[in-house]
Amino acid sequence: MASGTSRPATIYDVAALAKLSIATVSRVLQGTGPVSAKAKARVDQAARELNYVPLRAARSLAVQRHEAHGLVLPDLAGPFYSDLLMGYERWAAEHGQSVILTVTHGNPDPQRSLRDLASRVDGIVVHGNALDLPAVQELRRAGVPIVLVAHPPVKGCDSVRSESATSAERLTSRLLDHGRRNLLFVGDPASSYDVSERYAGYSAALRAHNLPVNQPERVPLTEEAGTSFATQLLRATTKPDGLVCANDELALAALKTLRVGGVGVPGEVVVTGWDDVMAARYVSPGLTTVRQPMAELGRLAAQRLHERVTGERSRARNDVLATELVLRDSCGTGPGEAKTAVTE
Amino acid sequence: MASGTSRPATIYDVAALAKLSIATVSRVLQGTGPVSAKAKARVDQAARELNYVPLRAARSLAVQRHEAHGLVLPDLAGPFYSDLLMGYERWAAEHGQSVILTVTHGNPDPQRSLRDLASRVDGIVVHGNALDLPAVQELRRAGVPIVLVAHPPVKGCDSVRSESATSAERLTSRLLDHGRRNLLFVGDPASSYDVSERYAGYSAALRAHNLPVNQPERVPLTEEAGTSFATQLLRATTKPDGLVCANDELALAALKTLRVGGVGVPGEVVVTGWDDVMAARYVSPGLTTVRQPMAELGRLAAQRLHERVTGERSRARNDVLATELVLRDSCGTGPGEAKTAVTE
DNA sequence: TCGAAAAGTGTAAGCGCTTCCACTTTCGCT
DNA sequence: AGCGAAAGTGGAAGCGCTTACACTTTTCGA
Repeated sequence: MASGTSRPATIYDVAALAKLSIATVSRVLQGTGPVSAKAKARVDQAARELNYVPLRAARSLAVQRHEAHGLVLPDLAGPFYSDLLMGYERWAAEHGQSVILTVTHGNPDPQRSLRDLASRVDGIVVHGNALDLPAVQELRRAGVPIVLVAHPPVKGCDSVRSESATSAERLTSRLLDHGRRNLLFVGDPASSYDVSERYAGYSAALRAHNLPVNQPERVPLTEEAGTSFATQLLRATTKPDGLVCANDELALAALKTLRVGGVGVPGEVVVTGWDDVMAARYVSPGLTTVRQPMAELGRLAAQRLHERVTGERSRARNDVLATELVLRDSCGTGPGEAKTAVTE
Repeated sequence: MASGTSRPATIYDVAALAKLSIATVSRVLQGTGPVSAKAKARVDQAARELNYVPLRAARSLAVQRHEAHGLVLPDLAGPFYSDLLMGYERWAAEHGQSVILTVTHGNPDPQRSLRDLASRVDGIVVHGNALDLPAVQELRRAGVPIVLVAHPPVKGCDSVRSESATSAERLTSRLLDHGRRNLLFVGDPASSYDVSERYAGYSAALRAHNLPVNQPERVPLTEEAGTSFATQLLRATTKPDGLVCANDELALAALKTLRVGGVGVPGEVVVTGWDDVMAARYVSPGLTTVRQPMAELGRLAAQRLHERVTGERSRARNDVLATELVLRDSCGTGPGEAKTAVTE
C-alpha cells in the first residue's frame, strides 16, 4: 500500500521487503544479470508495494551516465524553436533520454547556466543563435559532446542545419524572372548564420542575372523593425519593387504596413519571408516564404548527439536538410496569381 | 591549462592541486563554512586550472536535492505553451533551477517518462491538458511536490490558471449588447478545463440576456476543424450571427473560410477567438480574442513550486491570473469599428 | 552417478560530493 | 602572559545505486 508522505523508498527498503540483497534487486529492476523467476516476482512485488523509483542521481553517479541531453536555445518566440524542441523531445522520449532546456536570450547568467547544464547531461545540442563560438569551444574543451544546430560546422562537432543559400537563390531568381529589377534584402545578415546564408543566396541570384548586388537593409528580425522600415519606405521617393525579407515577422509587418499605406502588394512591391509561420497563411495576400523542417532538425540533432554519447560514431557529421519553397500571392508569381486582385 | 580530453576533474584533483582537503575545497566552492582567504585563492586557482565543475549527480545525492524542476506539457504547438515555457525557464534560470521538459502528447510511454522525471527533480509542474487526474494523483502519492497549471484545484496541490469564465461572459455580452441573437460556441468544452470555463462564461452571458443556452459545436480546437465546420456552415440554410470560438486556430480558419465563401465578417457573422496568436493581428478583419498572460503563468508556477520545494510555504495556493480582452474588427464592435469596411 | 559449467545470490567497494565532528591554530581579552 | 572562543582545517561517514568478485546451488552431459 502507498506509503504516505514518508521519505521515498530506497533500494534497501525493497531488498528488505523482498528478503533479498540490494544487488539482486538492482539486477531485477535494471534487467541486467541472471535472476530467478521467483526473485524477480518478489522484487517486482516489493517495488510496487513501496512505490519505488530508483533515484537518478545515485544511478548516474554509479554508472557515470545521465541519460539526459541538454538543449540550448536562444529563445522560444515563434513556432520556429518550439517545433525544433518538439521534434527533439519526441526523439528523446522514444529513446529514454530526458531533455534539459536552457534559454540564453535574457538569461541573467548564461555562463553559469551552461556550466550547470554541462554537469547534468551526457551531451549538449546548441542552436547557433544561442551561443557564441567561444562559449561553444569552452564546452568542447570540457569534453562535452556537442551538436550544433543552424551553425557553420566546427571542427570536432557534429552539426545539423537546413539548406538556406540555394533556396534563397531560387526564391530571388523567381522574382527576377518575373521582371523585378530593384529588389532589397531586408534583415541583418550578421544576426545569424542562417540569415547570412539567405543573403548569400539572394546575392548569388542577382549576380546570376547580371545585376549589381546591393547592400541589405540591416534591421533586426522583428515585427517592429518591419513596421518601421516599411513606414520609412512609404515616405521614400523611390521604392524597391520587391522585398526579400529574412524572416516572416519582418515580411508580415512590412507587407501589412505597405498595404495600409496604399502600396499594392504584389502589384507594386512583392514581399517574401522565411519560416512559414501560421500568420503567413492568413495575411492577405498570402505570404510567399520558405519552410524549414524544424521538427526533423530537432529529431536529427537528438539522434546525432546520442550517437556521439554512446560512442557508436566518432567521426563528425554535418547534415543539411532540404527546405521547401511555399509560393503564395505576395510574390506575384504564385499558383494563385490570378486571384491576387480579388483576394479578400 | 586545459586538460584535453581526459576524464573530467573531480574534487579530489582540485584538492590535490591546491594542497588542501576536499572538505575545504567544497567549502570554498559552495561558499559554505569559514575559509581563509589564502585557501580560497588556492582553490579558486586550482579549480580554474582544471576546468573543474562539480558533478551534479554526486552533489544531488549528497544534499538530497536536485535543483531542478520538471515541467509536463501536452504539446508545444502554438505560441501558447512556448510562452508558458519561456516564462518558466526565465524564472528558473534566475533562481538557479534547471528545467526538464516532458511532452505527453504523442509520447510513446508517458508513464515511464513521468517516473523518470520524478526521480530527477524536486518537484513537477503539470499542465492540465497534459495529464489525467489519476496520473497526477499517482505523482502526489509518490510525495512529489506538484503545481497544476490550467487545471481545477486539487486537494493538496497548488494551482495556477488564468481567468476564463468572466472574460468569456464579458466577450459574449458584448456581442449580445450589439444586437447579436443567434450565437454559437465552437469547440468542445470537454477538451479541457479552460474551454469548459469559456463555455460556462458564454452560457452565463446568454442566461443574463434571457436567451436560451444552446449546445456548443463540439469540434476539436484545430484549424482543420474550423475550416470544415465553416464549410458546412456555408451550405446551411440558416446561420448563426456570431461564432464564439474556443481558440484562435478555430476562429481564424472559420473566419477565413466564411470570407472566402462570401459571408461578411463581421457584417453577417461576427467571430471571436481565444489566445491572441500572431495571426490574429494579420488576418482581415483583425480577430477579436482574449489574451492570457502565459509567460506570467509560467513564472508564477515556477515560483509556487519553488516555495513548495524549499518548504517556505505549506498551505496550498490557487492563483488565478487576469486575462485581457483584445477587441478587433472581427466582432464588429471593436475600437476600429468604423474602419471595418475599409480594411484591406 | 559424478563433476564441470551455468545460474543465482550476496558482500563490499566504489561513483563524487557534503557535512558532522574533532582537532589545531589564531585571536581578543583581561 | 594566559585563557576561552572563534576561525580554519582534515578525517571519515554517508547519500543510493551499480557491479566486480566470491560463493553456493542447479543443471546436464558423459
